[in-house]
Amino acid sequence: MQKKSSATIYDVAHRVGVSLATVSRVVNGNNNVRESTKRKVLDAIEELGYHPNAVARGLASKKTTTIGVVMPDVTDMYYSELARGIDDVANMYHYDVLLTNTDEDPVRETMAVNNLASKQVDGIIFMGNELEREVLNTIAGVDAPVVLAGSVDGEGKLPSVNIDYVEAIKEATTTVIKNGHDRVAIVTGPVTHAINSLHRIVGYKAGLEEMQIAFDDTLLFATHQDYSAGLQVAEKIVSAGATAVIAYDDEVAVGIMNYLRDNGKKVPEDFEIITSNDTKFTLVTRPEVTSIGQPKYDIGAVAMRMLTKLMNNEIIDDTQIKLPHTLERRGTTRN
Amino acid sequence: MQKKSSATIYDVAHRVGVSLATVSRVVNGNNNVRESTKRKVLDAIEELGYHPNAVARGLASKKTTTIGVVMPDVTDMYYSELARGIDDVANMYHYDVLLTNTDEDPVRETMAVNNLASKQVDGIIFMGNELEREVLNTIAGVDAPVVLAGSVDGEGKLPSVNIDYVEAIKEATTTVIKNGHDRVAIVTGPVTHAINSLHRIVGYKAGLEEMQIAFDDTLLFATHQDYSAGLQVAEKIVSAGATAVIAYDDEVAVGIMNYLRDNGKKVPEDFEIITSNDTKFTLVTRPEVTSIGQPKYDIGAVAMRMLTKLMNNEIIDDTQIKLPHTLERRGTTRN
DNA sequence: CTGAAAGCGCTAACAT
DNA sequence: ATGTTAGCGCTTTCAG
Repeated sequence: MQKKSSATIYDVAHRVGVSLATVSRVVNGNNNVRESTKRKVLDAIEELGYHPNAVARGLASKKTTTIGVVMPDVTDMYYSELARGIDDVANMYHYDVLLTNTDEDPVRETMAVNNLASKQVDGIIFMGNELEREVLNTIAGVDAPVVLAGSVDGEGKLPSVNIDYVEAIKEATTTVIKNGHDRVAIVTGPVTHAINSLHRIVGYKAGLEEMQIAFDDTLLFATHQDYSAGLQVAEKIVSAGATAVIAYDDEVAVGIMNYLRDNGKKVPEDFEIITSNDTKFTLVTRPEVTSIGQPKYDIGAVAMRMLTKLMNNEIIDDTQIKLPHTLERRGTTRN
Repeated sequence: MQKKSSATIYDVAHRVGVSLATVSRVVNGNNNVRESTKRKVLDAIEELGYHPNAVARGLASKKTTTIGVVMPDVTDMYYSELARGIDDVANMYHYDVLLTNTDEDPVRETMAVNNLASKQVDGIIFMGNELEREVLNTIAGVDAPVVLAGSVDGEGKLPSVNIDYVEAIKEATTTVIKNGHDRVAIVTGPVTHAINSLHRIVGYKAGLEEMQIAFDDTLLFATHQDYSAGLQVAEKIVSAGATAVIAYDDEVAVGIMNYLRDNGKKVPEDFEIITSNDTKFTLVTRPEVTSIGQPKYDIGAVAMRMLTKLMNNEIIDDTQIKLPHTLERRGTTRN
């Protein structure tokens, strides 16, 4: 299997006895080529094993057919499912995906965006809720459309695809209250993130208000986004006298549940739990975890679809898309 | 925030009154530039907001500082953890990652490899155990180094990073046999994949032989790689009279466990389970699942490190790397 | 230490 | 329907 330094467009043009332009035309499906010469060109391409050089093409056409995806962490189920939705529709439209993990570090986020820009990506999908001023600025300065997926910016200006977090959390909150709980805790990420302060906590308060329960900030908890964080925060939640919790992350929720059960509490009899992301984690435990249902794959897919339109300069009626959510009632709530 | 069509190297050269070559030198850290002119160039770059165009650079230098990663599915925990290891060391060496999901479809795998080649990636990390003749051929024909991560080809010729599957499965098998089981089932993927026929099943048989238990092919099962497959195969495993199982995938293992427990069997008292990938799924269930411990992140990281050497034409002593594995004894085995 | 010049492989007017 | 001609923005000898 020899690694032949591949043929160029010049080689095939030369072989057939036509110009570069003609070869370029058949390669790009331009119909202004006589059928017979098209055949000859195709044959030559076959024989020479010619494969167009996408880099050269990108330089000449100023389109790379590559998009960038910036995300917190591929190993996070929630984001990886969005990524899969993105990737599938990207391929559908013949885009490749340049992937970057940031761990939600603003420094790495800005570096990632700048780097993608220098690689001349045609567009960017951004995931992550840090979105500091600096990140927003560099996004604004990039000469390629950007859409947020499963993420919100404080100002709500960037094109984005999400669910209605306020409404979803409100429903979760009222659900456990209706099940008889009056001390329901909520655990989110840092309140410095818009998605927590401006959406989740707002929804939580709205739920309390609707059920006429007074807000108590000792029932507010902020954690990292992993299993051990759940294990750790659980004790504090219990100490605060809560008998139900709304969690923003499934690993955290499962951590809380396992802590409770390992410490003799019965779920859902003694304590109810609703989580937010409906990943596989919620199905694998016993009991299965009640969760807000998010169309994760679709959020990614719709975001990518929107990006294709933006890259194509199409007019878009609504750039702030909210996809429908559900409440998947399972074993960690009584109803 | 205006989308200024960015400055080129020509603009900064012109502004400073030097040649393109000089600007190129300072941008690329070539020391053959007088300190004073270097300063001037840097200032101009700053003022003009110049960012090198990586596409143009790629065309001229024939290096894109981009590698391709071909994987079955980002949402699969096992592979996404490898991907994270890959991405981290890729960034360390200033490579970007072009990611493609294949669902282990050979057609998509060959397309992915060809596509990456046309994008002129400097190297490729390939994950997935299908590796049909056709895929192998196109890999061989690509003008860029390729290394397998967490995957084996039948011939064992390609550079790769794995654990010793034979040994790992053998240990798992003898472990449950020592715990008193003489009918232990094994569930793998399709036997048409080398990793199953040439590694896992071989290890299983070696374990049986060591413990002087006769091989019984009614105890061999092949499934898809997901939770519901585990739920489904569990019944058959029980019918076959097995009292222990070695599973190749954590979701499958958890599916088996949940089926058993939902049907009144006690794990590990009545039935023992050992799984293979040690993903988060094994920690989240009750009981936690005993698993072969794989250094997943490291497999990805080491594969990527090896790829950097290959891309750099460095000599590599051993291209068939086997990283150490462990047995993480948890709640689904008695010992 | 710096510049000139020739591409890298392809696309995209503009002609014909 | 096909060819000519400029580049795209940068790297890289080769001179000096």
